[in-house]
Amino acid sequence: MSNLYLYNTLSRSKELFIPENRDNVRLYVCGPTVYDFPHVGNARPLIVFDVLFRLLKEIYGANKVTYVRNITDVDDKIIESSQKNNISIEELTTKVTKDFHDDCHYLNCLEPTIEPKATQHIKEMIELTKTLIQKEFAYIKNSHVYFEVSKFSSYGKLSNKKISELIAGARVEITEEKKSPADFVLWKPSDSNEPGWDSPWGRGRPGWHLECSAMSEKYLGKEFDIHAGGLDLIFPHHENEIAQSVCANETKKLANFWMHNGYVTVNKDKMSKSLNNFITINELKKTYDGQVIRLAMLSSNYKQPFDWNDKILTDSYKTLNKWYEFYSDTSCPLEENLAKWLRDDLNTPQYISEVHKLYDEAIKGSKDAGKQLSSACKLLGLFDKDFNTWNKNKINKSLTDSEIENLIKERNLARNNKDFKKSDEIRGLLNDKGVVIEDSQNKTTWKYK
RNA sequence: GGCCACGUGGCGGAAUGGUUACGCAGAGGAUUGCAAAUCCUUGUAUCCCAGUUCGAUUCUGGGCGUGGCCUCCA
Repeated sequence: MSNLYLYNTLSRSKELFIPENRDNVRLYVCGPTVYDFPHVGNARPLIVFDVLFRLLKEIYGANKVTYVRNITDVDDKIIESSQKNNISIEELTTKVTKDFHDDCHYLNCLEPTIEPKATQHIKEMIELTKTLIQKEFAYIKNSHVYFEVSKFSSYGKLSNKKISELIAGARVEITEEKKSPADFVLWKPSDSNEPGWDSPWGRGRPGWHLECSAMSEKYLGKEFDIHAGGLDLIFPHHENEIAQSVCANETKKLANFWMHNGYVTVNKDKMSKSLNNFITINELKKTYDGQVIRLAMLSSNYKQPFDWNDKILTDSYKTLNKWYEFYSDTSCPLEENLAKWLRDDLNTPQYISEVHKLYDEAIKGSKDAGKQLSSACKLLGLFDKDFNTWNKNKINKSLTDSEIENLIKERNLARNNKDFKKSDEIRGLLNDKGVVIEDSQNKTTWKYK
């Protein structure tokens, strides 16, 4: 009954998920290349696969899931960015990695089990390259090592591409050294001012795809359960990873399931650095609690495009504000008709709609529904702060609690004297400071907007 | 050109071979000094055409439209 179904890019269909080993469910997600501030588009896989991680832990047990998310800290974009900004590579990668971790924390993402850095696995990458050369899947040319795509008959299976068409497309970088334009680099030489490591092919650095193959193998083995990332990684990154790993290890596959999240768009354009339409995660911190971003992003299916706009944020904020009334420190097991939706390929929109229904019951007095609501939110990674923290962190407070309460007393005095002009003034003043007043029969309560 | 995804009310967004969730916004009412919050009631949608079917928004085919990938990208 508690089957988990996930959409698999390999088969382009929803499949029943069965881990190879229930005691160690293995998930690999491609992490960031640390060359620039993470933006909202980068937040989506973080949030989506964090929910997957939480769900897997819920199903198989908290200690039965290994979640690996790498940090790519050697890459041409990093070299470029360090030169452009005139700071050292180490300084840059350290800073951006810290920014990234801050953002993860802000978004209430659980830490992955292991977070390997590419620069600390150069040895493994060199070994992998050696193996590929030895098995004649790769060749050396002018200090470069290339993977020979035509040697791998399954190449293109994930992205549904034919090698012949790739070449015909002529959008592939033409290099004289390559036997075929479709071949990709495993190892490339470094100039003296570029980061490099000694290798049998001279001082150089790894190609991007190689990094993930080496690190996933080290921590998850030659074959594992789920490999995930953004839609844009399907080709060539994941395709190339499969080629490298499967050929080197002589296995049938790299991962059983390949999952890909859709883009975050702005006015239907993909949010990206090149279009200059991006919003960094950092700049949201001033305005919104991370939970708001989380709920907003989970309000649509992870595979669909998510169009970024203010309305969805204010809606999500209002919703959380309502739901927070039923925050509870303790959790209870979720009812099946709620939990089943997450197990249906992370159908968070439907799941969230069920939480709305729980709210309706809870507000009518059902204690049980309130507890379900709180637990349901926690499984999505919401409710990381208790009610008081949430209420007080909402906005920049210019009034202290006692000032607010004194103003309310003053206002109620005016109301009793039917001085409604004054009482409305006070209410307006409080409203301007972000404090909302609610009069009930014999008591006035307040909260931040 | 090849491949892929998508087209549901004012907006966002699920599901489903037969009654079209859920949220926001809107309308009417209760309550209130007026509000807010809450409660009750409520209108509005499945891109077009054909096929299969007793019945299609759902399945099949065609069309139109939007976006993506084919180069680095979450």
